[in-house]
Amino acid sequence: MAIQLKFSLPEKLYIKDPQTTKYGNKLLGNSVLLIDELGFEGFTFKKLAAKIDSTETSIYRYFENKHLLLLFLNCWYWEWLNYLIEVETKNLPSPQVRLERAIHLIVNAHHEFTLTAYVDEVILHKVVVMEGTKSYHIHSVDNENKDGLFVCYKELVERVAAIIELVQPDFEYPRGLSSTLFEMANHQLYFARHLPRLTDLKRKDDLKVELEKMLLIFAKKMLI
Amino acid sequence: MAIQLKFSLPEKLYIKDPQTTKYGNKLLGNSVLLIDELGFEGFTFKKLAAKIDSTETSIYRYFENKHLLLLFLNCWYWEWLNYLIEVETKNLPSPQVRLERAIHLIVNAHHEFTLTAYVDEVILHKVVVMEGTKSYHIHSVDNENKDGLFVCYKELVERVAAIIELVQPDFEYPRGLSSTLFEMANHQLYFARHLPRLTDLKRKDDLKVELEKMLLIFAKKMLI
DNA sequence: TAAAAATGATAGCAATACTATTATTTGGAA
DNA sequence: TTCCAAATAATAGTATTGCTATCATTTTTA
Repeated sequence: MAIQLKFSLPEKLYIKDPQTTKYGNKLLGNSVLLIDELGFEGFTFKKLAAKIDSTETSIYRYFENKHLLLLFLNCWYWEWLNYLIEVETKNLPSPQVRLERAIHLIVNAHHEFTLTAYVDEVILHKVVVMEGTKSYHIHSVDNENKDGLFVCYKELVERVAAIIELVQPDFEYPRGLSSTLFEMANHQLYFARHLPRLTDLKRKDDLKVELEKMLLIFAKKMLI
Repeated sequence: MAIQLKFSLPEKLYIKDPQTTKYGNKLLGNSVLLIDELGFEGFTFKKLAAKIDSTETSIYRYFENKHLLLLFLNCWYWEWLNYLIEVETKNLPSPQVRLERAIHLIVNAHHEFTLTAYVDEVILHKVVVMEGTKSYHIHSVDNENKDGLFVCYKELVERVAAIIELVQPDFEYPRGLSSTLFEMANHQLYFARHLPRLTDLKRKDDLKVELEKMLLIFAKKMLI
């Protein structure tokens, strides 16, 4: 039996925590599938309700609106990745190796680890790459930030920034490099898939290998 | 009398080119203001119509929907920046200096140059930073890409990639570095303004100076 | 086994994202 | 100058979205 991970996500993200109920699990799993299928703009609670044989009303008992659901999915992903980076880098010998491992996980975690029984992490990753930035590019950022809705991403970025600081204590931009690695991982992948002239990565089987190599080179050169 | 720039933007972006009419100019200028004020999600053609004392119907004669209007604004900004980088780097002595100038323009163009008489370029830049990624993170990317709607961004990225290749001909990731510089410029600025734990840049008067310095260091280190 | 909690069913409403039709204005060419 | 064509306005209408409210039913759990 697999371990079920339940994350403590910011309370204001949801009305009722979907991780705690069967219905909630179904809601989450299917929302990932449906957002992937329709795109976030085409996705509605009504369509999700139809997909899980339920009603809009019931979904509104979990989330105030679809934006917060998207942010929930992102936070979830960030928490999971943060947890993985923590346990997977803990006992590694040097900061350099830990950074390498972290970069490997940023690119590959969704293929190598399981989040839960009810969410397809490969598709969740697709959604994060495709729709992720929309979860924090919103008019109400400042208010939502006050409510702590972005701590998950901050902590994730800070975890890798901490490793970067160990690699090179006098480096001026540990957070900037860390957030850039996360953003690059998503954008370069997105570009390779959809707007290939914006990247040098080629869309083939080993795209992930190439991406990891690219991020590694960027990080290494920055920390020379 | 200032020179009025009119750009050739992809035809499928609009139904009728708003650059060619007085009404269109008013539409563009006010859409920038209103998107900045309400955020892209809160922005509607009805509200824009009210603001310019017109009707929804009239706006729909220029743009199929608000997504294409946002993309138009981005394309416009990209074309303008591309043009500026071209003329401003043309006669510079070395590739290094040209790259430095390009980075300076990515960060500062909107404060130093004028786009047109009817658009506030500082606010346009705010909109690009805040809402820009939404214009190419859409379910219909592949179709829109076929229609050539993203050429402006591609050409802009390629212009800087070409300079990068001159600086270091055997560098593996000219496009990747170029697109990353553009994306970083926006994201790090956005983070400094709204999610400061994600960056090392401090929110103060000389934020732009700091950002330029950061991008310069990144680029330099990559091309050692 | 009764109370409480969760979900479903139904209804409704204001706003959004359009389209269609018919006036009216306005800018240019004859 | 006037008349034509193009552009814009006015009005109306429709399906969908993004909710909220109420009440009935099912499921949990104490």
